Amino acid sequence: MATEKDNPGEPLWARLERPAPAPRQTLSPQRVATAAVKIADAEGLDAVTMRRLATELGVAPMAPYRYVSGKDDLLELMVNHVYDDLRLPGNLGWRETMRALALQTRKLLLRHVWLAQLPPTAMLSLTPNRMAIAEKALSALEGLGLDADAMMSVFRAVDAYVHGAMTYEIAVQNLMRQQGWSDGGKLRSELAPQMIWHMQTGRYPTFQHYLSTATRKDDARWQFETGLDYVLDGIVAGLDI
Amino acid sequence: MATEKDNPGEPLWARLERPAPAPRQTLSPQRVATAAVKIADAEGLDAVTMRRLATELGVAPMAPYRYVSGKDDLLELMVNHVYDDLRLPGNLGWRETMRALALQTRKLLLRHVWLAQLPPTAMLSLTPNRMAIAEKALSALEGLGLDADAMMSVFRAVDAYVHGAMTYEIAVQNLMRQQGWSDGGKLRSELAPQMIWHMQTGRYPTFQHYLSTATRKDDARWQFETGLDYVLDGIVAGLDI
DNA sequence: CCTCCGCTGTGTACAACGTATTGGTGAGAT
DNA sequence: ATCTCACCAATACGTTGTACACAGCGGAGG
Repeated sequence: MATEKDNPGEPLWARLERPAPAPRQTLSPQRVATAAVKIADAEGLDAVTMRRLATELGVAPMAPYRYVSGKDDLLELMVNHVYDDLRLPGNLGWRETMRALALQTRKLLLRHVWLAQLPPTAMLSLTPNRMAIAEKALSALEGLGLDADAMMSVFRAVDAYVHGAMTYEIAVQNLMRQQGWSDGGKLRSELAPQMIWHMQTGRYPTFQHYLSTATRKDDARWQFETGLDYVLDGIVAGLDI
Repeated sequence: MATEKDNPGEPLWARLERPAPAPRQTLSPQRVATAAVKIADAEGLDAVTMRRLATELGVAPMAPYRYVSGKDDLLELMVNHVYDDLRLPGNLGWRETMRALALQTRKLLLRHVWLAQLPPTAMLSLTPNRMAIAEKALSALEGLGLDADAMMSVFRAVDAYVHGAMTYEIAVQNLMRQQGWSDGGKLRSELAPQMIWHMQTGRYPTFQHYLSTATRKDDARWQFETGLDYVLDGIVAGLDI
């Protein structure tokens, strides 16, 4: 009866780090994670149900609980799993490293849009792969004469911008996909009954002016990089580096 | 089942046993919204279930559906309701307006921490009060010689940073509260078994250095404003305004 | 060889959720 | 006085996360 359940405080990762208990099992954290990610990628996060996951793995509904203590654990495992694909190039200056961090994160979130729908606890859980990325990014900020607080402020500013921007970008993308529109122009002109209605009230002249004269409304990448450059330029200006 | 009304000899007591006659028009979108917000503020977003809401309103479980078409609608209603408290001062320069937008949003999210846990669709839904804020913020960017795309890029950069930063800040705060620690120092030194474990691996020297030498780890406001200044400075630098 | 033990996956069960549906009741229009 | 319909009640269904007890089987000790 001395299972890991007796030590609830022990983090998931501690368990995973210990040598694999038995090479004979049909299930493994790896298999659980890949199956869950596959479901989420294909059908969205809502489709990731413990039962659905078990079905995907060809086991009984309760079987995955041997490897994850609950759904929260599962989400953390999924996050860690996909962040394994995010690799930061080394040997770059701090700015290029931060830029790469941002662009790579964007790519990852676009490949796994469900990452932007996670409950915040799972979103910023301290999984090994995420820790490794943070470590690498922080270390690129050493040797610039910054104190620890300043270094972290840089990392966090970039990270905050990226997540905020991607939450928005992905929400718009989801909205479009869910409505069956693939093209952004149609989105703006025909989509949101919401938006139409708001505009008809005539209460938002500046907004309306934007809608009718802007030319990069659909260039998500330009929008992302423009904002990112603001952040990076501001770091240069604020810290004189 | 025939009602008691069909039985003329029904004693008074029988009728009194039944739930109070209930005056008509007990519900309204306003009452629904305030009740839901009250629950979320007091017990977190998870406590906001349709049944709980109905109980709070003293009404049958399905009653609120007369005013909101489902739970998504309810969340939108809640968002709009609390954003009514966010007022942007007019007659300020663009930078002070953006700054006020950020600080006021932070205050709002700290007062209603569940705002940071909303599913993204509800988070950026186009509710009237949110539209009004966007309109006001955008109009503060007019007359600077910016085209529509640039104006929107400024607004979105600030907004993205704010939401990303607050997601993080609130997640940390939730973590602390949920563990019963009120003080940040304890948090870092004793909290997350996760963090402890990660540090014990010795794989994150830069991170560890931060933890041991930083002095503003608990100064959430400083962190927020520092990052915000990066963004604003970067806008100045990037757009030359 | 047999026997026991502990890890692994199974089966069943339950409470809580969102919400479809149907029914009764009273306020205002006719 | 009657009709009508907005309002709320009552009940029920399907799905979810997960607690709990049990079965099969591989390797250690005799």
